[in-house]
Amino acid sequence: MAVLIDNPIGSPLLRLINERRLLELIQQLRSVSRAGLTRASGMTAPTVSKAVDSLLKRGLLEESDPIDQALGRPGRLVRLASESATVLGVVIDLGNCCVVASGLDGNVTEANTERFETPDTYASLLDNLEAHCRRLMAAATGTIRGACVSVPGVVNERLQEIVFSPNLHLLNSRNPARDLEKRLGIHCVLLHETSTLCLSERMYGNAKGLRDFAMLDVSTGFGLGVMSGGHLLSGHSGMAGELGHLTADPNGIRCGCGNRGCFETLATDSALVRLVAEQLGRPTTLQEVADLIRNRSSQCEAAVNVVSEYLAIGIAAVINLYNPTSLFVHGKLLVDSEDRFAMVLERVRQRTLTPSLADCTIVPNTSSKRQGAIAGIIHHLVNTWAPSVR
Amino acid sequence: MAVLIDNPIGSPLLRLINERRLLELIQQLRSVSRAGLTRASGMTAPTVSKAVDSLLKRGLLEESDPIDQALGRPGRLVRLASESATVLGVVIDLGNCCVVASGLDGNVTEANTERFETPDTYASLLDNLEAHCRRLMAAATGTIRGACVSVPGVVNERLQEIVFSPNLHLLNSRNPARDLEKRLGIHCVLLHETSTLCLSERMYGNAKGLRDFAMLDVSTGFGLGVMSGGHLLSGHSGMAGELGHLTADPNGIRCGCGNRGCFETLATDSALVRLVAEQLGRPTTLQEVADLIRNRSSQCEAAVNVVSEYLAIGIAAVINLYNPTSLFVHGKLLVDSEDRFAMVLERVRQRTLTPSLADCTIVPNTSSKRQGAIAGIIHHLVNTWAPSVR
DNA sequence: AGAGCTTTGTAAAGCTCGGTTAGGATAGGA
DNA sequence: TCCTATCCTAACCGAGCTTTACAAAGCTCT
Repeated sequence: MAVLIDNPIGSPLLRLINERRLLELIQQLRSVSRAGLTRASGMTAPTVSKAVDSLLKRGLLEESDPIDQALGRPGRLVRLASESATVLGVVIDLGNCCVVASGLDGNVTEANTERFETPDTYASLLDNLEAHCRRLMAAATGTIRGACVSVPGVVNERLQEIVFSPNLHLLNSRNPARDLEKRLGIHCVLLHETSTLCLSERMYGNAKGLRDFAMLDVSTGFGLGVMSGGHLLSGHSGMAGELGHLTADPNGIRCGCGNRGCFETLATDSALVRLVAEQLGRPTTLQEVADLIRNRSSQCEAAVNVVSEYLAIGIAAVINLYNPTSLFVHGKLLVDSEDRFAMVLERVRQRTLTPSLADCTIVPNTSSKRQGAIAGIIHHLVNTWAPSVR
Repeated sequence: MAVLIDNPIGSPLLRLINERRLLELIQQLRSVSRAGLTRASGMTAPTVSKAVDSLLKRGLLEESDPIDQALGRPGRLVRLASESATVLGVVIDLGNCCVVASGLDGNVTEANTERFETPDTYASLLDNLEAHCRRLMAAATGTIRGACVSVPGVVNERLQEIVFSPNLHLLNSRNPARDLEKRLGIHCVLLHETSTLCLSERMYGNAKGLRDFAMLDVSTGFGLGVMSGGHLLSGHSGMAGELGHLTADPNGIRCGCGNRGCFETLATDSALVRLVAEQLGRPTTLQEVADLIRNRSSQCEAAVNVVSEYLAIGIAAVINLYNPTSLFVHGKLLVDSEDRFAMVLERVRQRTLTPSLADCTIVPNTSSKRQGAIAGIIHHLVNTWAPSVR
């Protein structure tokens, strides 16, 4: 009868919970005085004061310039540590990888970003990542608190392992976070790229304060990240949201996962390129297809219709399945142009339960994976440090 | 910049959190002494003692018979209040409705159940529900703490409204929980039946302690309830999990929701009956189809294959989408018989990502909706009373 | 320059809660 | 009767939040 619970709850935990709440508030308010936090959090002034002191001592906050004009005594502003603490974001992707360093404020700049071409072997990838990370770590002003590795494919976040990555085979069964952790001696966490994009959108983007939203990437693969009830939907192993390998056409072509007719083979930019290539009878490129579509070539009309239909079904599925308040869709061919996306949305309207659709605003969107990786490590640090109450 | 938070956190909240944890433990351990709770919870003995006293005073617990044989002083057992508190469960369903009264222990018996045929009009339904509820309330030994109404269809749990119910049209746009609340003067909450089944399975069934599992009902409709991270997956309006109206065949027949080729029209017992009827060229019944299948009649082989295929796709979808550790499937024709279900599972194996499937055990299952409704109200009471830490 | 106003931040006392310690209560067995 | 094992709680302590009170810091007006 072992129903043991891990963390007995005492007063110290209460403090942690409150400090975490303050951290999350400061994340939203950027730079704020103790008095401002008092108003925003509903806690009392002394509580806030002591908690802020504690957070300052822990190096999670910094004093910032008290440029404040108003009546009364000017407040001493605090912000998330941007100089005294540093986190790394690692993005492994098709074609290019990048590594970025930032403070806890998540301020990502080109100056703090290093890019390189994705190598052919995993060993070489690791070497590159290590080298670039070390350079950024050497240049960092603050202590390194950890890194997040953002990858495409199917990711087992519980085991911290990439199950398989149809477009980036060198990642199959690999564990870059643990490998980097060994090499660099800092905490590393592996997250699916759509998970990181969700976190980023919630911390820094258009999903601030939203508790239920989703992020759909239909460029090369068909990736989905879902934030539900203010928490990342993970399932038992962090593989929840694998819509890409759901059967859309039982008789469709074979997918990299072994199944037939997966959304990934029917509703992405890559799928559209493949269909147009079949129509043309020769290989083609995303750029060429984009041009053909822009010129309203009849050679791709059928393909556009097919992919639009399946994309609409996919979007409808997300809305019906997760009932989000916002859905961010990230893609090129069918999402970038306003009228083509409107066409897709028209089909979505026919495929979605009205009430779920009424809840939901669909936004074409491109957020940065760099920013996502940073959001990922910050989320991980906060989450493992203190629980939240719900 | 109003980022106000509802409940400031102080010492009283800490107490609530701990009392809630104890409540949930007692729910699992049925009848347990303070010392047993101390061991199971990790809290200290005095803390447990004080919390139990508080719960006793609030009427959420009762002393129970100290039948305990062991070394040392026998403990004084406590259990969830079964005599001093009463909750009602209301199940509205196709054909029959029932109302059941129970203590907080969730002990559902035939003696405390009242059944009646589902009337033709909503007004008559309400009258019936009110009458039966009043009878049970009059007979109840404890104070009434609330009721949960369990319904099929698409339910907006945020607005507490049934959006539409394809098989029970009299519920469309209705709000039986609020209506009953007005008539009976007790707290009522409306939940989708699969939500209640999830809760029931977690509290009393085979999902005790599981944090990620799902409940799929493929009898008349195609209903899904998901428990993710220990919380019911709700989305913004509690409509998450609406797999039933997801497009499985873009050219399929029209569904009650207006869309074409929904799972609900392809992967349920009702769908199988419809297909067999088409094959026979005349109307038929579930019973007749069951007999035909048992006799391995060739007249339904094709239909069984089609529905099995779509059911497999649906099950695969649930596993890929929510990555549960267990999936409970509730149905008649394809689930009840071991070999037919094995056939479906074989197809699921071909449709599911291996790692997600490896995480998941699929269990054919029939849990009681009565028990679900009781679980629903108890969950609601606990949940609105005290938060949990995560 | 100084009084007055306004807002900020914190020190001190008090309350609540969980933890610690210690001791009484209740059973069976020697 | 005494001992052992276990259960339960009273009394006190420390952590953390709240209330109260007050000092600090800037602005405006005289």
